[in-house]
Amino acid sequence: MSVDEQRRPARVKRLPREVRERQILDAAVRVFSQHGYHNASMDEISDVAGVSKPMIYAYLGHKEDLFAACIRREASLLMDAIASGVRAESPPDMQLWHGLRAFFEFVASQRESWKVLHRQATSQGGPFSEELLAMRSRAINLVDALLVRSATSRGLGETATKATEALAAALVGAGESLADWWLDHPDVPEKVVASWLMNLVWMGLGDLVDGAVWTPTPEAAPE
Amino acid sequence: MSVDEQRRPARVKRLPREVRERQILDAAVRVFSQHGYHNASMDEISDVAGVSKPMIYAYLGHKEDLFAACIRREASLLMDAIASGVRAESPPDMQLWHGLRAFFEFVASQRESWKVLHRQATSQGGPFSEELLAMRSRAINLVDALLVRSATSRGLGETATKATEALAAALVGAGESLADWWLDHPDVPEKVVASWLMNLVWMGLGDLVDGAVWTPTPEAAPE
DNA sequence: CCCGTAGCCTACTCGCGAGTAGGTAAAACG
DNA sequence: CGTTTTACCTACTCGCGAGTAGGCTACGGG
Repeated sequence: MSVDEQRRPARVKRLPREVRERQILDAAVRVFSQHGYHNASMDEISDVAGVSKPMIYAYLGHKEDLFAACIRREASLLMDAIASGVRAESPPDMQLWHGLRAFFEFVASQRESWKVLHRQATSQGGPFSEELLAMRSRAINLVDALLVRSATSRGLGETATKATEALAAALVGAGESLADWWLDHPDVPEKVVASWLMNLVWMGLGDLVDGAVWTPTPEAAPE
Repeated sequence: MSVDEQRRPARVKRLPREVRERQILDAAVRVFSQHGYHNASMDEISDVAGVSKPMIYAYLGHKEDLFAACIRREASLLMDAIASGVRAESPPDMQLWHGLRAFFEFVASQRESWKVLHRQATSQGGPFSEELLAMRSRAINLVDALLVRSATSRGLGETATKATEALAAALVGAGESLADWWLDHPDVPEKVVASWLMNLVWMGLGDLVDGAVWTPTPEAAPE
């Protein structure tokens, strides 16, 4: 084989635009998750994607647009994963349990995705922080609605909106923090981590230090 | 008064180095909290501090060093505030309660400080993320030790280290997330927000949706 | 087979901001 | 009062990386 043929071709094989966009997004998620928005370079994303920078600009726009597209895609995947895990007709503790399970399963299998979504969660300004806030608001609203339904179905007057919203924000924060902790302790099984969080937020520490434990109620379909 | 005298003097009044350092740090905390590390400029910090850039470089070092110094100072203030609120001889629920109170009081009174500490919590690399991680680890260890003491004082075998450490991480995350929520809802009294978090993590949602509520035990010194 | 379209590239510009060269001068000391 | 020390400044350099000018060519359709 001649020297010329041994080199990477000067041009890559042509692909339909949507296929190439997906490849670029895959590369961008990887680089943004490793380095964060500011420290990631368009040159590096280009290298990882295997296309030139003008291609990226033509298809996905400027760096901010590219990052927003990443957030949008990964947030959608996460919300889909959670929504597919929860059944509306289950008791509230089991709904929360399944939501947490789906969340931690997503974190385990989509670590880069999670890093992009969460690492930039408190980043300053720009369209991507709005995307992240929107995603987080959806998560908080999901939990808020669950708490309100739980409280009203037990015959209690509707709890103040702010209280359940605040509790939902705290719960989402606990989940995020525990997910980060878990990435540093991957030896702990996913179900165990989800169970710890469930026990904390459902049972509470008061009951936990007394030795009481929450466990999932058996369901018809074994897991 | 002539035009020249109306202008800001070309040189500011000389001050001892330590006084000037404090002024520079105050300015830096403000600018970093508003814009984040990358979007904050040394020019803007210089403007806010009222000294030239060479002064900042001479006293605090490069941008990263300056930011690390900010984190170190604000983290120390936060940990001092929490440590001063907690009494080791109190029952564990009251220790946690006082720690949360001190934390939210700090957030309320030092909003810029909190933003610098928390906004950059997931930033990529560099000395400042190590400072933040160290601070966060101290907070997690504080809660972890409380949980371990609680469990062992109730006659239970020492809970697995990982479980309490994971729960502590979740609790710290819940506190951070709730603090951010509260900055957007400043009309809610500090004591109420602390009480909501206390109820979530001590009582648990299971008891809360049943209408049970945790309240602080009365103490000798009224608050 | 030729032409047009869309996928794709290299080499380069330009603006931004961290950081510094080269100096001034206020204040303290002898 | 002169000298020294330390606080302080303006004007500037330089590197980096986002983004683009100007073009090539693979492939499909007529």
